[in-house]
Parts: sequence; C-alpha cells; structure tokens
Amino acid sequence: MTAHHATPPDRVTGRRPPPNGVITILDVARHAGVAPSTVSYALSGKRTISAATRARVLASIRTLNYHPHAGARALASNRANVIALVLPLRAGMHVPVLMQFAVSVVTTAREFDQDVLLMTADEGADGLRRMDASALVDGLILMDVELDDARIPLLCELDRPSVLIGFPAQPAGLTCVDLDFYRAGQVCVEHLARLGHTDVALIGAPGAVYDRGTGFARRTMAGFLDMAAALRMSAAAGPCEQDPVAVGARVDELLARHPALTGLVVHNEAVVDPLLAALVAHGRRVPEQVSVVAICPDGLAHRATPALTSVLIPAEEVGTQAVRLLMRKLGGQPVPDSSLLPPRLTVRDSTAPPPRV
Amino acid sequence: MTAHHATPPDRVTGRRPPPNGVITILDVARHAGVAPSTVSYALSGKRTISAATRARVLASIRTLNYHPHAGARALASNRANVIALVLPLRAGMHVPVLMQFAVSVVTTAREFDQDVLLMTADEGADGLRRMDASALVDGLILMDVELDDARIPLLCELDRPSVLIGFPAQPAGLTCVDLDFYRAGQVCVEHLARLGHTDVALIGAPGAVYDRGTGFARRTMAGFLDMAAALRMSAAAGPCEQDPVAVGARVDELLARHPALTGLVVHNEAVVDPLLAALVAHGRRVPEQVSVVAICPDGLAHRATPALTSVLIPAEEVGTQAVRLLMRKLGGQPVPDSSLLPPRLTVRDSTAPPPRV
DNA sequence: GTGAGGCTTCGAAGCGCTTCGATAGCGATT
DNA sequence: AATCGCTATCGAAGCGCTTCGAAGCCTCAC
Repeated sequence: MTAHHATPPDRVTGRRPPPNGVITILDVARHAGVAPSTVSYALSGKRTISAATRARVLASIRTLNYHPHAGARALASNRANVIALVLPLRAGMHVPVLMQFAVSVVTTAREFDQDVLLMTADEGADGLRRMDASALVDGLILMDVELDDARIPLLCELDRPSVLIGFPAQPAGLTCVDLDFYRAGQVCVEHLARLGHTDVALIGAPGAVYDRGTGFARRTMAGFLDMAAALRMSAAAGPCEQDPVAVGARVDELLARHPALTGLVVHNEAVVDPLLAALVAHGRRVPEQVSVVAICPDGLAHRATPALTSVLIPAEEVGTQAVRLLMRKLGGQPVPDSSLLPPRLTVRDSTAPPPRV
Repeated sequence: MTAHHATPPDRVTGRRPPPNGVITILDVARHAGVAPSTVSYALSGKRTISAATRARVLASIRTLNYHPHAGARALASNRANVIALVLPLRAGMHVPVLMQFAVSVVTTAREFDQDVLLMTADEGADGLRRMDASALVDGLILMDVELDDARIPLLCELDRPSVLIGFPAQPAGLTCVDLDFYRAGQVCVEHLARLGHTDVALIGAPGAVYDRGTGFARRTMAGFLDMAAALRMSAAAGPCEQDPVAVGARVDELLARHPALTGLVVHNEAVVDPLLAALVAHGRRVPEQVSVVAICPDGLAHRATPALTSVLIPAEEVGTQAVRLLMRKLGGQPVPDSSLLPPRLTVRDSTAPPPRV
C-alpha cells in the first residue's frame, strides 16, 4: 500500500497542490525554494537560518498546513516527542485528583511539544519494557507511587528517564514530586493548636491505602502525630472507609472514646460530606463545637457546608512540575532528586477556637 | 547523535551481543539466520512462513528481547498502532465515569496491540488536525460528545476514522456508541409505574450540562417524560446543581409543589448522597415513603444507604465497544452507524410500592 | 525428463525526517 | 589580489521497518 513511486512533482508548475494526501518536508522545501534540510533546521533551530529564509519557510509551512510525520521524526532523531503517563488505578484513590494530575501533565507536555501516552498499570513490567524498547516514548511519569513500589527496580534498568508523582520509601536516585504530606499533617495540627485545641483526631484514607504502603497517606499521619506529640496534644489517628455508614461508626467511636475531642483533620475526599453529616447527626456543630480541617481539592472544601478550612492538593502544580523535571532530564540537565511542594492552608468557616468548658 | 556508522557487525562471530543498545530486526534476522523481511513476515503474518522458521524467529525475538521500533514501523507501514482518546473536561461531568471509559479504552486497545494517546480538548481543532497530519495516531475516540459538537465537522475532514462516545444531534455518517439513555429514562419510569407510583420526578444533571446540549442528559429526560406521559403519570423534571444546599432546596421545592410525589429518578452522581440525606431530613423514608431510582455506576448505588435500585452506566462495555468499532474501521470493515447499549435496571432496596393513602 | 505451479524465503527500495560534512558567498584581513 | 573566517545553505546518508518482485527449491503431471 506504500506509495513506492509517488506521483512525481509537476515539473511545469513546480509543485503539486495536494500531492497525494500527505505533505512532506520535500513539498515545503520546494514551495519555499530551499533544501529539505533547511526546512528542518528552520523548524528545529539546531543551525542558524537567516531570518528571511526562516520566514519564507514558515510561511510555506503554514500555507501547506505541514505537520512533520511523527514516525519519521522519531526514527531519524531518536526522539518520539511523546511521554508516557503510567496510571495505576487502585481502590481508594480519589479519581478526580488523579484526573487533575493527568490533565495537568497533558497540558504542560503540550507546552513542550510533547504528547502523552496513557498506560494503565495492568500491563505491568512488560508494558514498561515495551515502552522502553519500542522507543514509543522518550520518558515516563509514574503516578500513585507506593512506598515499596514494584515498578521501581525495573525503572532503573530502563534507558529512559522518569519522574515519579509520589514518594517511595527509597527515593535515592529517583526524581520525585509531590505535596509535602508530612508537613501538611503538621500544618493542620498547628492550625488547630493555634486556635486552642488540645484534643484532635485524624480521619484518614481507607485501610487498603495504608496497607499497601501508599506514601502520602502514611506521611500525613506521621506529620499529624509528630506535631501533635511535639505540642503535647492528645491525638488519635486511623483509616476510614468510604461508605457513609462506616463514617458514622467512626465518628461514634471517636466521640465516645475522646469526649474532649474538638479538632478533626480529614484526609479522605470521599468522606468529607458524610463526616459533616455525621457530626450534624450527633448534634455537634461545626465550627462551634468541633473544628474540621480537610486535606482535599479546593472545590470540595469550598462547596461543603460550612466551607472547610483546608490544605489543597496542588495537583496542577505537581503535574506541571513532573513534566518540567522530565524535560530537563531528557535534555540532559541536572534535576533535584526530590521536589516537595509546601502545603498551604486556607482558612474558611470550619475552624474556630474550641468551646469553653 | 545518530550512529551514522554504527559499529559493523562482528564478521568473525557473525553477531554483536548487545549491539549498541538497540536491538533491531537485523539483529533478530542474523540470530535466527534469516532475512529481515522474513522476521517481519513472521511477525505480521502477512505472508506465510513455515512453522519451523517462524518458531526459530520467535525464539530469537524472545532471547534478544526484541521490540520493533515504533517510529520505524509507523513510517514504513503507515500505521502507528496508536489511537487518540480525546477527553474534554467540562464542568458537571462525573470524573470517575470518564475515567472508567478511559481505562476500558486503554485496556481494550492493548488487546489489539494499540497504544492510547491522551488528548484534552483544549487544543481544539488544531490538536485534531495535528494528530491527523502528523500520523501520530491511526484513529480517534472522542468522549463526552455534545448534541451540536463543534468538533464534528472537522472530524469529517480528517482522513482518520473516529468513534464517538455519546450521540450528537446529527449522528448520520458518524460512528457513535453509548448507553441508550432515552430508554434508560423510560425504564426507570416503567419500574416505578409497575410498583404503582403515579407521581414522579427526575433530578437531573447540573444546568450547565443541559445548556451546552449534552445528549445523554437531555435524552434521559425525554425518555423519562415521554414514558411518564404514555403511562399518564404526573411527572416533573429539572436540573440540579451539585452542592448539598442546592439539593436540599430542590427537594424542598419538589415536595412542596408535588405533595403526592412518591417516585424519584436521579441522574446525577454527585447528588445521590445529598439527596438521600435531604429526604431523611424531610422525614421521608426510602423506600417506604419515597422510592428512588438512580442512573449511576454500580459502586455508588451499592454503597448508598439504602442500596439504590439503579441503571448503571456500562462504561467498560462502551469503551470496549468504541475500540472494537474503531479497529473495524481501521481494517476497512463496515460498522454500524450507531450502537446504543440497552439499559439494565438492577432492583435494590430503594424502591417499593408507594404508601397507601 | 522437463515444465508448470506452489511454497518459502531473499534482496532491495523506499517511507519522511534529521544530521553531518561540504560548499558557496562575502566582507575582512594580509 | 589572494586568503581567511564566517554564515547560510545544500546534498546525501541513514534511522529501522515493511513490502514488492523475484528467485530457489520441490513436487507432480504430462
């Protein structure tokens, strides 16, 4: 089916209007009256081309609506201009946040003229190896990294650079980006402490998330507990399942065991609304009797009743940063091993000083 | 940087163990003692190769861990083995459902040996044109299609086949897949009617979704209203915003205006839990006093209290189907214009006969 | 015994692009 | 006037793969 002998260019007019369907760099070169290599250099900037020529070439490109053939480019240059986004879909992850990462990655990648290939993790190691060997992608971004992630040793074998969103237990030698969840846990406690609370609890992600060693969940809890201890507060922390009934039970238990509890930190998007409902059901008003701080996207915190004081997950920034780092690596530039984004707490209507006893 | 004169193969041993890093079809050919074209045919099956030779070739491929260079393949064969998934991210869409589509598309695509390129819609028409011209992808799957989608005319200009998830107003000449939402609306009403309900209401998607003419929202409403009319039921239908307060208000209004209301259909994932909460707040028990049918993912319906009778959105099937259709089109086989998947209603604990007056 | 016809396999061309070395032009320098 | 050193451009090779035509080798029938 390949046009082995494509219709030769019309030697009379010097060009063929819509040749055979595909406009090649040769068409552009002819149209602009230069050599193909000149077009290439005008486009890539890897050699200097006079302003006049460049302009002429670009004009021809526009008139002909030329787009370089991705495969040919990849073959000749050893660069596919595509990056892989590896997205494991595990239980308990808040999908909208993952999607925010993904969108941010795609958008930023486009700014670097890269496209994004979506991989789910079920292909596993073979998938990664295939990406590597087939030269389909230049680099990888892995999301939702676990503390002891099975993909990591493999990643090191590959020739392609990669960036992780999330932190494994041993981040040495890897490039990782994420919100500083440890600090986020601390910040929430600090905020409550500053308001005068002394008895606080963390309502965490579903148990499965901790069990499989997801870094962000554990780190938040550690930050929470460490800061509470440092400030000599009474603190409880534990996972919480997603369904409203479980949330209700957890609240029951918490209030029963800690009668003096006045501050709550929630790190579980799916549980935010049910939690507020459960507090109402127990007759605890927010923030008059219980203060609530959430770690969740702004939209959720904003929409809740009352609007929640929260630390947001800077999904957009994380995605952008991941792509930037990957591009630097691809360019052979040095990058920091880890980029922990500082948490920012926004005060809204769900936190206040604890009630006077 | 290209190895213009790669180290020549060792003429003594006849091969070079890990040549320069990349294993090519030539390495495989040498290892198996055949011509490169034979390897190619053994792999593609486009010409018959004797079983013995094929086995030898496949063995060499495995030992050398050979993966064809995607770019080279695309260049030579005019097929990239990549499909684009175009994902607009509009307000009011339920992200988890979109993600289910996406995952299903990726998984199914892999079964056809295709990879998936993720595009967001903000690139718009230029993005589509670029995909087309650069030959980066062989075909497109567009999600979340509007009734009067701006991308459609453009799509027709492209050389690449495409499949839509969702139905535009004029699906003629296009290949579309979706749940039959019109029928879904009908089925919900039928179920309520069969239980004896005569006064029902639909709680729909956020207003923005209707305003921009999203097919599935409107079709559900039409099916709902048409069937209710056919069965001579009293019916109300309207959009509903996402925040709990708006949901409460909507319930207030509905109950005030329709005192005899006993059946509710919800077609808005984000609103399911708040709606149930609002009904509880109004002292209406489900299903004793009000029956509720949801159109939403099974997980959500299942987790709710009480578990909701629901029509699920067969995201996985839709994604799979979309890929299958696209592959058929790529293979030049005929495909049906539209594939409407029939809704299936699962009865759970949220519907019962209406209370006796 | 020899030509026809089937299977297999080989060799070479070409896909569209990038890149390297070479060349042409031209003012500045000896 | 011949040379140097630029800069701007050209030409050709080659990236790894697919595909087409051709060739080798059998078997079988006449």
